Amino acid sequence: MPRQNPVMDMTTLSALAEPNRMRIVELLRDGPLTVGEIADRLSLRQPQASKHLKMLSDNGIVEVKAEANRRIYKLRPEPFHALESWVESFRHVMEDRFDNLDEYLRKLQNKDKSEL
Amino acid sequence: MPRQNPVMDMTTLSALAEPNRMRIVELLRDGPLTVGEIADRLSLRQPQASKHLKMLSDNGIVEVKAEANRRIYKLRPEPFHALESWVESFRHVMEDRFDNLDEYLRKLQNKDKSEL
DNA sequence: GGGGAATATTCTTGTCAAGGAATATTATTT
DNA sequence: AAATAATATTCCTTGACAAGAATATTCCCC
Repeated sequence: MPRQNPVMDMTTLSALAEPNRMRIVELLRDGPLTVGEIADRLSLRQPQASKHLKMLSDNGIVEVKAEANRRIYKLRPEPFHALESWVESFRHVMEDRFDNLDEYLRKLQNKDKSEL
Repeated sequence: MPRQNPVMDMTTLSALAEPNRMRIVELLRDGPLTVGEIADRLSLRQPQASKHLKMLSDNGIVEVKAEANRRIYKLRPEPFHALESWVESFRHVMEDRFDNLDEYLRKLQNKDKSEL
């Protein structure tokens, strides 16, 4: 039974594809932090930090724990697992062997399209 | 000598964070294809396919080989390597052990900020 | 319970990028 | 060298979204 190739969740990627959110994620890699800490260390205004964190949270990239006045944000493992298996499905690309599949497909394309 | 954590290239991610481009990349996972083939299989109009491919090409995700009239696009290994090591740097997150770093940092944050 | 700290939300504005349509370019075939 | 096929480019419009500024909310402490 052939395992079908993983399809990457778009929301995860678009959440990461914003410079400040990426910085937040890379900052949280070293451990959980409060909103204030994050804003401070990245020189963000508090509202923008909150907004980015909300988006990261909505997309399951981070989770919050309320601690009195503060909210402590930390990374969730799932999206990274997903990303890992997605990248893994490109192993053959990384190892640069399309074998002769390349040539093979090229020939195929030169044939009459009518049978596709 | 501590290896610093990898920083993900933003251009790679934003190139991937667009649904149709992601579909193209996942299609090319199975091997190189011409523009026409890509447009056909994904039900894209040819100009949009070309435009997305140009962006993927500008960001080093694909490379082109001219073959007479056709252009054959295929994935480049580098961005996937980069993505792989980036994800790898979140190993500890994936394995869900922030150990007691969590608690530790929490206490740290409750201290006076003046010394930070 | 009032003041202040930490965080969230709302509204507005400007920018950027994707799609559509049309057209330009390059190569091929007769 | 025309006609056609494959691909690239340009222009325009529209929608999404990030930043800024202001304000709302929640919680703690005296």
